[in-house]
This record gives sequence, C-alpha cells and structure tokens, in this order.
Amino acid sequence: MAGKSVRADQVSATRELILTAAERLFAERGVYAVSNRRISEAAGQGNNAAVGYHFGTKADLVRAIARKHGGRIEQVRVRVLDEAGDSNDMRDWVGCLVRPVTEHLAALGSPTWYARFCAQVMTDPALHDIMTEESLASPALRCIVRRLHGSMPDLPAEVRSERGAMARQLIVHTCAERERALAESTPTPRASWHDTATGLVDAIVGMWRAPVTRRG
Amino acid sequence: MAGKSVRADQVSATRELILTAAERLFAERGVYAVSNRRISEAAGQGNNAAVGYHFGTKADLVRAIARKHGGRIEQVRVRVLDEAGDSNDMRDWVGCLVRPVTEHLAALGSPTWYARFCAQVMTDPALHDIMTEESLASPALRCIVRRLHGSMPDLPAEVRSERGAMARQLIVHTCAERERALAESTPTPRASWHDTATGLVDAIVGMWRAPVTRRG
DNA sequence: ACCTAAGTCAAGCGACTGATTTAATTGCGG
DNA sequence: CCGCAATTAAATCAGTCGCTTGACTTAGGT
Repeated sequence: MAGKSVRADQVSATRELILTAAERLFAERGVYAVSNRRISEAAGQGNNAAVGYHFGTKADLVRAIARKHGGRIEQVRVRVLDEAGDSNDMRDWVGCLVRPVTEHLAALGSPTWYARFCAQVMTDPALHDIMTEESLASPALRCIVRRLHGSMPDLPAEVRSERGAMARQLIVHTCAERERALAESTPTPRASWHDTATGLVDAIVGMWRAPVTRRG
Repeated sequence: MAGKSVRADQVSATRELILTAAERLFAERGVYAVSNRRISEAAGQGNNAAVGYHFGTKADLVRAIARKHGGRIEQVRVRVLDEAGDSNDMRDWVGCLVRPVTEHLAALGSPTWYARFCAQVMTDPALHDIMTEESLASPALRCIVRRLHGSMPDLPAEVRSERGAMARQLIVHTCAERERALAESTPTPRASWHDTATGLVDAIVGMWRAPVTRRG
C-alpha cells in the first residue's frame, strides 16, 4: 500500500503534515485568521510557500481537508447504510445521517478539530459552496436521504427541505460545540461522541415527527 | 428626540453609516475578508481610519453591531414576553424565543445581513464569546428561558442544556440560511419571516418534546 | 555515471493591513 | 466674534500577506 517510490512517500507525508496543521490552526484561530505562511511553518516546512506549492489557494486547501475527511466518513456511511438494511423506521435513517459523523470524530481520538473547521466553512460566504459540493459528492449520503424521505411520505415537500436543512445545521454545529467544549475543558451535556449521537438522533427524530402548523 | 447638537448628530450618523456598511460587507464577504479600510470607504468616509477612530479594533466593531441589533431585539422580546402572559404551553415560550429574531429581521426590510453576520460570529473562535456576552446581557431572554424550562419540569438537566443549545443553533443558522437564499434569489422553503418562525417553532417544539433514549 | 524532472528552500516583490501622526475643517461655549 | 476641542482628511509607518523567482537537493531513467 506504501507509495511506489521513496520520493512519493516524502511528498504525501509533507502534504499530510500540512493538512493536519492547517486543520488544527483553522479550528483554533479561524480560517481567515491563519495565513499560509503560519501553516507552512507549523507543518515544519522551512519553505513559507509550501502550502501554495502543494495546494494552491486557501480555498483549495480547505477543499483538500474536507475531501480527506469526506472519504473516511463515506466509508462509515456505506457501513451503516448496509446495517440499516431495508428498515422502515425513520429513526434508523436519522441514525445513518448522524452516526457517520460522530463515529468519525470518535475515531480521530482526542483532541479533534474537524467539526469546528466544518462549522466555520459552512458559514463562510466564500467557502460555503466548497463544503456543499464535497458533501453532495457522497452517493451513500444521497441514498440515505432518499430512504429517510421515503420513511415519511406524507410530509409536504417544503417542510421536508426545511427540516432537512435544520437537521444538517444541527449535526454540524452540535458536534462543533461539543468539540469546542472539549478543547476548552468545559462541561459537555454528553460524555461521549456515541451519546452525543443518541441525543442528536432523539432531537432530530422529534423534529421530523413534529406536526406541521397550517398557515393562517 | 434628535441629538442635542448638530455635531453630535453628524457623529452618530457617521457611526451608523460605518455600522451598516460593516454589517453588509461582513455578511457578504466574510468578517475577516473585509478590512477596516474597505469599511471606511464603503461608508463614504474619505478617512481610511474612520473605523479605528470610532470603534477601535474589529472585535469592538463586531460588538457594536451586535449591540445595536440586540437592543432592538430586546424591545420585541419584552413585548412578546408580555403577550405570553403566564401561559403554561411550551409552544408559547418557544415562540418567545424565535419570534423576536424573525420579527426583527422582517422589520429591517429587504435585504438583510444580520443573520449571516450572527452565524459567522457565532462560529468564529475569536468572536464567539463576544456574541455570547451580548446575548446573555438580555434580561428578557433569561426570563423566557426560565419560563420555557418551567414548562417541562421533568426533563433531565443535561438534556435541557443540550436541546437549549440545539434550539439556539437552529434559530441562528436557519435564519442565516434563509437570508442567504434571499440574497441569492434562491427558492426558500417559506415565503416570509413569519412563516419561517412558524416552521422553526414547530421543529423546536417537536425537538423538545422528543422522548429521551435512556443510555445503554 | 550523467541528465532530467520533481520537490524543497530562501529571498524578495508589490500590495495590503492596522495603527499612528499631522493638517484641515467645523460646530460649540465663552 | 474668537479660541477650543472634536471630527474628518490625508499621509505615513512597520509589519504581514500571497505569490514569484531562482538556486539547491535528490530520486529515477538511460
């Protein structure tokens, strides 16, 4: 599985170093508060232009970070998708939405930075589209959403998209807030990522099941 | 009601000009992508240091914007708080949480920038605390939260705080997403801010009422 | 063994940043 | 009516930014 040449290994190691350093600095200081120079030196590269050389612009770097994690999350998605089988219980499909994220964060060990990174990128006007593209590139996710919608066929389309957006916001920002609390050693409502997922699923299922007030 | 002197009016007008220009640029381009210089010239001030003169650092400017809107929102809060009276229906208190925000955005006319501004500030590690402080400074909000908690006395404390945080995230980012869609002329799930509030209240009430899965 | 191509490094470019300083403008109180 | 103090304007500062350049190092092919 190792690279076919010593040189290629060196390169991918450098890229990985830059990627993780950038992710950490972005999460802790803010994406736009960190320059490519700082990232390069934090990654141990004497070259202050290493980021530009390997990735190009900052938007490209953000995309590379998102894609790296996106790949790992996608693997978990296909697994939970398989586990869910052909269930008709909405709760199972909400779990398929939530657990890939929380399990990925749990697998990263402690501390993590990705959730805070995602939250920032999702709210930044210049980077928002990047994250959206990378997320929509997941076939498993689209399948899960389809099955989720199938489990409540009589919900109006506008409410479906409205609550779908809410569920997305909830997952991203709840994870980011927990990650922030962990980083600051502040008390968290839940003891583990697994429990956090349970709380999220409870809340999102309740949200989806909520009766719709007729306009008037 | 006007200022007591011509000069004082001039000054507060300049401050207001800077405030609105900054809010707009922050929402459209990102808080850290906009320099104080750009804000000054967008506000029609030949002085490229006008922002620094009137407000100080960028964090101070952010706080000033948050405080300006916070004051208006607080007025709506005390009104809806009065309207809710001594209701025991949780839905009324969730409405007290949601409507001040949506009604304020509706009152601002179109387009608005404050919701996107808030979403960014809330997710930025360096600015997050500022927004939190400004929000917690609202006595009406604290009262509403107390009444809301009182309407579901048998909910465990951890779940209470967990879902409280979720409701916060939901309100901020749902409004920001709608505002973004309006700015880009993208279809929105709801036709008005009033309907958006209805959808938010439906969802949040459903979330609060959701049964809590026992850990296991 | 030598050459090519790719990766790394150090230096420097112009542009821009926040902050400070100086000068001109202007309403206000005496 | 005039000096004062506050505000705006303009110029300037040192520092950092992204980006480009050219030299150096080294793996892989011939």
